[in-house]
Amino acid sequence: MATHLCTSCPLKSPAARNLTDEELGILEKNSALVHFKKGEIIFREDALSTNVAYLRTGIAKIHKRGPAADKILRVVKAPTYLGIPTSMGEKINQFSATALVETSVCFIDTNLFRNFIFQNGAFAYEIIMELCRHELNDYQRFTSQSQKQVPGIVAETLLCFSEKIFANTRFQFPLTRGEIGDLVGTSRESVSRVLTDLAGEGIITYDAREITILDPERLKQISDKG
Amino acid sequence: MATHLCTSCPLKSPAARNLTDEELGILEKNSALVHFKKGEIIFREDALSTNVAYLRTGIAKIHKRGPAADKILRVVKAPTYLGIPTSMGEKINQFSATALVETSVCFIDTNLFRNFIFQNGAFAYEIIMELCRHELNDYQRFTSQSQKQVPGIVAETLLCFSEKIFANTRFQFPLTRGEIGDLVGTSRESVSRVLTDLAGEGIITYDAREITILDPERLKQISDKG
DNA sequence: AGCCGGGTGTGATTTATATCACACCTGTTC
DNA sequence: GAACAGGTGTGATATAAATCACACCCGGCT
Repeated sequence: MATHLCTSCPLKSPAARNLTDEELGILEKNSALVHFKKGEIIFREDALSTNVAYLRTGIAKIHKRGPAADKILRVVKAPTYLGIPTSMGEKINQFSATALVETSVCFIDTNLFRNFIFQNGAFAYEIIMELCRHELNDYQRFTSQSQKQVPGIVAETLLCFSEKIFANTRFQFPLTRGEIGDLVGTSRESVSRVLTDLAGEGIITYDAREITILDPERLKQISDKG
Repeated sequence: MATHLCTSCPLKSPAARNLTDEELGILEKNSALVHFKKGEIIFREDALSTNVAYLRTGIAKIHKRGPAADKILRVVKAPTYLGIPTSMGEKINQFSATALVETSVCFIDTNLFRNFIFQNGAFAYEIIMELCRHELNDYQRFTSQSQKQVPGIVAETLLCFSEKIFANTRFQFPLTRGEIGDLVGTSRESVSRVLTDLAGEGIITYDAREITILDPERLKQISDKG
């Protein structure tokens, strides 16, 4: 277990900021800070879950085996919890999490995490708020995904990464074309085609993973129109 | 406001069972029990939310306007909370809830609900567990939906209603063909065709809304195969 | 160097499903 | 009882996107 100090950690979760010094001391003794390289699995579907994972730095994907391929359920950036439903709800993990870039994660004993919820209302409240935000985001995305056609969803996804994750019109896209397909529910080839079309229209430019959004307005139009 | 007694209510939520008599007394004064007929809206997307809704009896759909049509996000049966994310997370509702059968709902003041989370760890814990269960269910469904083709998802949906909601192989389906389409992300006509095909193969029979599953095994096969 | 695997772009073809069009049936309303 | 609205089944057609097929590029490896 890496030596680490929860008490003075500047990257505490909003929930953990509500813990008392005593509670933070206990947390420190019952958690582990682990680093992951790009592509490494943080926790795996079907494995026994004994910890809640807190993504302290970096970006990760949450994904699940589907009948045909992997489905990417969410792409998240720190700070966020990764596995509350999978750790609290079931004995075995219902989905996997994989680092998309260099990442650091705190693993917290599930029983301790549960104790904090019972003991500390402000902690519990923050956890609930995070779960609620995720649900609203998911519903938004899944509604779009089931009704828009491919150019629309890809446009929405590009905008979402640009705005929510990178806060920049130029960024290193952390997913391959195939993974974008797994995320939005389409094929690798279709993603490729949409991207070249968008570049052809002068709405974006890209060089492999490096994407620049030139015309956010028109990208938004394509996203809205479906 | 209907006269009602939370303290002695036999249909309290698992979370509310953890409230003290004093808390239940406060709940009683700050909540309202309302009955809805089939088709009536329980709360509406874009409206200001000031209450958390608890579905006490009945079945409801949770749905959201999409770019093309309504998307049905979940169909739930009592007992369950309906609008935690939409009430807690945002000032205005991000989705609607509509009664699918005769239904009774308790509306609880959001501030009071928040206080209970802060005050009562066991209450908060149950709320978290409910949110987690929903997330796992949703992920399962959305994974299937984005990878299976229409016969597969319809089969999965029939099985799900039969097992999870009605616990019976014969039941009154609470959705129209068009709504099934909105739920699984397909068109009214495609749902119709799948249903007649399934009936043709002797896997189900139906008369309008009344559905009987004759061969759950083969239905499961179709669901799994996609 | 040569080879490999993983990721990519793009044309040709196929296919599932949406869409359009229509008929029918039911309960409700005037 | 006629007219109507909402829900339904089903054929014909159109179409978006999957699939198949190939060539390309790049970084690591022996």
